[in-house]
Amino acid sequence: MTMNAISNTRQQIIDTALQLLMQRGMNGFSYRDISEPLGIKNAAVHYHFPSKAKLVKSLIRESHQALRKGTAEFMAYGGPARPQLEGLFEFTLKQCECGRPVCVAGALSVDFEELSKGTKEALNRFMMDTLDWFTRVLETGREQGEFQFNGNARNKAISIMAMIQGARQFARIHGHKALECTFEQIRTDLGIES
Amino acid sequence: MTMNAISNTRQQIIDTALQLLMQRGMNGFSYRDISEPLGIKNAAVHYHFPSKAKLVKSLIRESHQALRKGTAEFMAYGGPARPQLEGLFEFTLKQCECGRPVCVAGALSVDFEELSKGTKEALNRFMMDTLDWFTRVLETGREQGEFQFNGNARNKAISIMAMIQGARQFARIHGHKALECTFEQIRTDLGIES
DNA sequence: GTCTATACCTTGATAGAC
DNA sequence: GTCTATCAAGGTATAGAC
Repeated sequence: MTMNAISNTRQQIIDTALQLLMQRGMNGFSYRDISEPLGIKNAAVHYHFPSKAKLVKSLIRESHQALRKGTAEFMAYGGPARPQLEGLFEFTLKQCECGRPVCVAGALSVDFEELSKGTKEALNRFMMDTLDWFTRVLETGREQGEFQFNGNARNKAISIMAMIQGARQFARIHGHKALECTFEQIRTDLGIES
Repeated sequence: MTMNAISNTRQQIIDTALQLLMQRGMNGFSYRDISEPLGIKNAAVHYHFPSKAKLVKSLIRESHQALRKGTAEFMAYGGPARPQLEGLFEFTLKQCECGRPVCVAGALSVDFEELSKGTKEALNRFMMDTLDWFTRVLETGREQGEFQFNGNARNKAISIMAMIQGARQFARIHGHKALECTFEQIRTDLGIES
């Protein structure tokens, strides 16, 4: 009824839907799956997000903003690189533990062809922003002697981000050990003593 | 009508369904999507695969057998390691080019919670077999001086397989350059001159 | 083995009352 | 903003004829 109530429901819908998207993929949940745990009806969800396509686009935007916030605080640009890498590992582990086994990009890559052009672009921008941040972490780390690796930092960033995304999916199938093994291997590949 | 016709339709269903699974995920295609391009009706598909759950399980089995065949011939155990690594890269590229953007494990990891216990186990065995083969390639390569890397070969195998799986999804969103960058990075990390 | 026909369910979405 | 009621469409699956 008040502004708070409005934003509150909207935010709860986003939170629930994001969880469902990461757990089951875009075609694995319905408006009913969102509304039921919130104690509302599916028509109420349609009020806030008229179509599922718009809802998914909002979920990408939400994840993107969360990343910007994360890189601005917890994973601040410009600081020492090693804690930022470890922060990324911790973030990933925490996501998996709180019921978000795969990331948004991983989930949506499966449904990619169904997405509208604008949604595809939003997803691509989200990925590019993540890569920009992580490329910088790697460059800084190498300059400051925290990391050792050969070759182009961008390639290395792509390969490590891909590795983490793939590892989350491995972990879902084969257990969380796959995640820890992967983190350990990334450290080894960067010449970090563990 | 004849034995050949029977096996033929069954195999065509498997081929079509496998393609659809890799393109759209488990909830992204229907029996109609399978039957239509084959010029049959959806009831005919149900004759060969009574339920979708059983169909998916057969698709995992199919992929698993294809891998065994691949590792027995093209990627033979025991030979030099470098060509086997390059064979894996070529295989991955070819899959992406022929409309199989993500791998079966990548697609199904999103729908993992929906799967029956037996199907989950089949998927896990498929993954373990792949890892066993690739671990051996890496070990052999290191012993023979073809590859250089630190740490446990199993961890390295997990991390590289995860990297390739993740890279396929990146490539779908951001273009095939992500795949090539990743392969290049894997070579660099293994101390291979490119 | 494949067909037609159909039962039954869930889904995304809309209209209109409150 | 949320509800009830309803819709058309599409999904899985089955029965029985051929």
